[in-house]
Amino acid sequence: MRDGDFREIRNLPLFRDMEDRHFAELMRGAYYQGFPPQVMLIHEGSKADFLHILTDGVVELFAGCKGRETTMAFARPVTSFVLAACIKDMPYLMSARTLMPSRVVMIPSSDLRAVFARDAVFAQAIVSELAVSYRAVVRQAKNIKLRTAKERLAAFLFREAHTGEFESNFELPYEKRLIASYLGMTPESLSRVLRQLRDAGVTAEGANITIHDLERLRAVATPTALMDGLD
Amino acid sequence: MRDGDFREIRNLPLFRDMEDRHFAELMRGAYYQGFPPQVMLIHEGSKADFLHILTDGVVELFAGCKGRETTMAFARPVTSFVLAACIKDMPYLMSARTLMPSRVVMIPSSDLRAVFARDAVFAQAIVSELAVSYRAVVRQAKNIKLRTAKERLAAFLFREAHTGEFESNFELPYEKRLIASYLGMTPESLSRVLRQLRDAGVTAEGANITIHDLERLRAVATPTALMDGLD
DNA sequence: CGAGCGGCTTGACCCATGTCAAATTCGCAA
DNA sequence: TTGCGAATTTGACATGGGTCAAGCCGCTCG
Repeated sequence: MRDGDFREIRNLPLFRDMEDRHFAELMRGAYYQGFPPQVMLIHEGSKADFLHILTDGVVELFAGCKGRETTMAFARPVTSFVLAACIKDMPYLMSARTLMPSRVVMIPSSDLRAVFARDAVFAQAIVSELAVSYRAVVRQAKNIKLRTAKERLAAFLFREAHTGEFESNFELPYEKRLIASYLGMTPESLSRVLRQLRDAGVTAEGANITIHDLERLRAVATPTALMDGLD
Repeated sequence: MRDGDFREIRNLPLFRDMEDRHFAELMRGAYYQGFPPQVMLIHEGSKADFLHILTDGVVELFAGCKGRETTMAFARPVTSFVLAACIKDMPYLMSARTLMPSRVVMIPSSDLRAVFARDAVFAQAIVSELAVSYRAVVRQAKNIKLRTAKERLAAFLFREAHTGEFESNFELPYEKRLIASYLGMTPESLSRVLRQLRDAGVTAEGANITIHDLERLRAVATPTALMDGLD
């Protein structure tokens, strides 16, 4: 593992405050690997052997059942994922695959649990991480149950436009078919709903989105901190 | 607070292993109250002032937006709820109301955070609790996104029948309209879908459900550990 | 530069669910 | 037991969104 990566990970909220020797212990057993796109990193249902930390690229978290498949979340650097499964030593609930060339640190979950049991500060950081993840999933569940497809897309675009400062013009960060799946609709529906949003002041040219009238979009999306807040 | 309740709470996984004086500290500031049915305990969006622990009764966790409303979960004794919000000191994401006469221990979240910061064992218990909650919500999100209304109901009945030993005859634990909302459908749909399940070997008389052919129900629900598992 | 493979869009159609309204049943209190 | 209000069921109907199929666009790779 290169030194720069090391520091980047060390600075994650999850690891920032833990003891040096404990961090070293985690890194000692860790693997650091690069992957091309479309590589399965995790199969849902398998034992949670590794905590994954994405340092570069993009990873899709998804789940399937009886031929159907839906994307549950996207992971962007620098983030850990599948923490809950690792801590509880239970099977992964979601699968993961790279969407772009990606680099991933893989920490054996047995090491994770061992250090977690001894390092109180680390345990606190894990609490924080889990609480945030929990709230994110609750928000997503609320989204799906309370909003229509049109509202979900509008809210999604509203959020994307507010990455950092508000940008009225931006590129969709993922393929539309994946965004559609994430938002709980088909690609065809996404296409049609996006079209409908024209009279909410949104135009799309390929992956390029322009928001001409933020207030009209807001009126459709009615974003709320409780469903869209970033915490 | 009576002694019996004290012990009951003390035996929760969340508190079982923490230090006596820390537990005492939590209980010192706690309120213990009984409520009639239909009382709002928590309004989503408000500050997370108290960790709630249900010792008797039933509580509905629900969320609303623009006139719509959906039930997110049911809490049964003995359980804590809204832990994530309390730990992160962020607004509640869900509202809560009693469905039956209920008794609730309310621990000021500031006390919770104070003890959490000092008691490593408590922090570990919180991790465990959060991880389990997280996985529960993920499972629910998968349910809603991957299954049809009919499958969701079938899986729900399948799970209810497996509370403890398998029971082919049991009572629905909540009003149908709430189950419908929990499963992401209208009461009318629930009624019709339940009717459809007759040829999967399920009959209903009021709240009383009888499963005549478990295998046929299983075929409709296709329950999986990853979506229905209890962990 | 051209072929071919995805991904995206569009149209036509359909189906699962939602909506609205009217019985009907249930739970409970007088 | 009776009677009321709420919950549930049922029917008729509407519609959001899915499905299927065709065409288009924009890549990449030979």
